[in-house]
Amino acid sequence: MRHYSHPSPDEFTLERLLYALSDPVRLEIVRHLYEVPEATCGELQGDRPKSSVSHHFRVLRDAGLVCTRYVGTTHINSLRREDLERVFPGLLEAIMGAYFKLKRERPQS
Amino acid sequence: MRHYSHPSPDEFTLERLLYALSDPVRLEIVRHLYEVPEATCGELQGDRPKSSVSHHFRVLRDAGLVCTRYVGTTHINSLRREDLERVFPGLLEAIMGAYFKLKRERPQS
DNA sequence: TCCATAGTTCGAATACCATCGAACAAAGAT
DNA sequence: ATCTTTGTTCGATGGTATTCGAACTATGGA
Repeated sequence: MRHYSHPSPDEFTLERLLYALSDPVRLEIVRHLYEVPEATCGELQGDRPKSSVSHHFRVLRDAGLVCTRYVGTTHINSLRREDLERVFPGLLEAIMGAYFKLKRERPQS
Repeated sequence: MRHYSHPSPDEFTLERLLYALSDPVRLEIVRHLYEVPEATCGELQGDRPKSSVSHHFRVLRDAGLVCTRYVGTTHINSLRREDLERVFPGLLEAIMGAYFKLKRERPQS
């Protein structure tokens, strides 16, 4: 449990980032983190088992999207906005913009 | 072989698009189509077997990224730029921009 | 008509991914 | 010390992707 591996920006790849965001659960996690500065895993859990959520967070961390730090027993997650912006300028904003737009236009799905 | 199924813009999903572009082969195909108006499957084949390339094109078509039409015995592909821009404004440009940027900054990979 | 070209479809093998329960680890509270 | 909370790791399962060869289709040319 000790330390997470957070890749350095020069290890980011576009493919890995796009793959990480191609899953609805992870996209929704990132959407949430896009709107609040940080959140624990539990807040983003929905009704899924913890092991599933933990898996998705690992994928997001490995892609460089999310940074996790320890505070007591909870793990606090936030987007790596600056690193992402430096490596992929405008990309996160474009993806989230598209996500919000579709959410508005297709409420039921 | 008759007709392809090209989804209509209101069937596009962000997840499917991101997934389609999370594969290096498909990302490179789209990069190529981003720089030329259109190309046949053969031009984008590399040294892969035809059935593999055909599979990747199907994924790209299903995601709404690529449109294929018949001309004689060849199938000509192009990006669905306008449809994509309407559904996901700025997204394709941001992704391709990131792709070109990394290509410049990391020539060997 | 027969052959070559361009690409699709099928089937099988392999590999990968998501999901879940169960066991585990670390920190805080009692 | 023990118990609770939070989340990770492990192992198994089921589903889905990728890859390839082989058979097929449609068109154009000799």
